[in-house]
Amino acid sequence: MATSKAAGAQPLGNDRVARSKDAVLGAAYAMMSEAGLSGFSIDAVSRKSGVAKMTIYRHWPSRAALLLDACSRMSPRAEIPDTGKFVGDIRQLALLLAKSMQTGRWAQLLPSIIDAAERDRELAALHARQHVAMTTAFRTIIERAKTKKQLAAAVDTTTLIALIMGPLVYRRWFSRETIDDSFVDAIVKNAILLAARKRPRPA
Amino acid sequence: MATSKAAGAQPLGNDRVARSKDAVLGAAYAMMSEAGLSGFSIDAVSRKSGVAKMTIYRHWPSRAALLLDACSRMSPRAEIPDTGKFVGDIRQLALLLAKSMQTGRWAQLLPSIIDAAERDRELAALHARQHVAMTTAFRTIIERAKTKKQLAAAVDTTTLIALIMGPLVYRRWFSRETIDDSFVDAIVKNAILLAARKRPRPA
DNA sequence: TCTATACGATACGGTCTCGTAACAATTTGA
DNA sequence: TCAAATTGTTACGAGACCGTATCGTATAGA
Repeated sequence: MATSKAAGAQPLGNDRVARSKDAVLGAAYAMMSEAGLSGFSIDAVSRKSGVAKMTIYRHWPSRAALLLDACSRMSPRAEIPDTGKFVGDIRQLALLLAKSMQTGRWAQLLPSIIDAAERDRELAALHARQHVAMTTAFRTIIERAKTKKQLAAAVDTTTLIALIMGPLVYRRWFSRETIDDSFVDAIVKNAILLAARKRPRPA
Repeated sequence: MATSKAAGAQPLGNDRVARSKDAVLGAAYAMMSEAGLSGFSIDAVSRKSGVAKMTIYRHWPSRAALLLDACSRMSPRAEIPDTGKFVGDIRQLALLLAKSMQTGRWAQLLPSIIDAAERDRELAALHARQHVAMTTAFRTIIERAKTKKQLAAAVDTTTLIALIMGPLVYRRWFSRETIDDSFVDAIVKNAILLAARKRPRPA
């Protein structure tokens, strides 16, 4: 007669485990965005979270495992606007993304991930997934506009995304200039021009 | 009659010093682009270069000093094309940059610098200098076209640079897609739209 | 209440790193 | 050839980190 707790194969003490895990993941994510991936260590996470190091190693087999797990908390996915007009949607999404880039914690962490992805396969895969999550809103808007015939089906989706994401990314992490609304307007208008033109006076 | 080497107030044994320094800087730069800034250590540079650790500390006061010095070797500055036409210049420069991004070693090192610049003031300053060197070719071409009246003086230079550099940067380090010539053509044409339009049929 | 489970505290061995030190060997310029 | 400068070798102390181990304690469920 198993006195089991009905459904769920959880061994026992599930709440405690969940609390510990949350504390660890929270501290780990905070550490990473502050000190970068290289400044991330189990010892420091243990100190900051108040969770004993042994407990951490009871839930994650290694530093790399916790690192990947905590990185997955980084969620730069935006809500998908729906203004009815294609240009309005793109513009609003770009504005949201621009603001998030300049205020969100993930924006401080992302360079570390990109750097590590240059040499680490697992982090490269993680970054690829995050990139998909990051651009899926754009992809949705663009595909929707194509079905609504607001946008020519021949327009290449990834190119259009690059035309909008690119300048934002560039300003945030490369030129380090502030991104104001007029800049966002400029790049959106421009990208739409490319998408909408038949042949804009070949002078 | 001093058989001295005329000019130069170098104390002595200058060649030896130069050789040691070169070996160290070379090994340091190689290490950084392979392992990233966090994988860079004096001990490893000493082993790889064959130069004793003590000698390294005789020429650089600390790890950070050598790191900065070696980083300064990163030279992503391109030659300035001069085809006579503005669009041709921009296109050629963008193609050069795109190729360099996908083959050069500096392209593997840059994410590390950007990541560190997010938290370190000195590296942020270094990155700013490198960014200037990286974009100065664009700036030159654009200003030249303005004086030649090939380009309206009202066009914002930094915005135009962002429109071209942005998508390249985005594809190299964020989406990690390969950059082919047609993509470069697309973004150049798109950026030129901004520069050339009076009012392109407001449909 | 009682027992299995999870947790905390502490410590350990091993590795790596920084920066310093002392001493011997080598190269350089005269 | 000879003295000064530079470099190589080896070692050290301090600190950080990883991953493991031990032991005592607190919690959850029956």
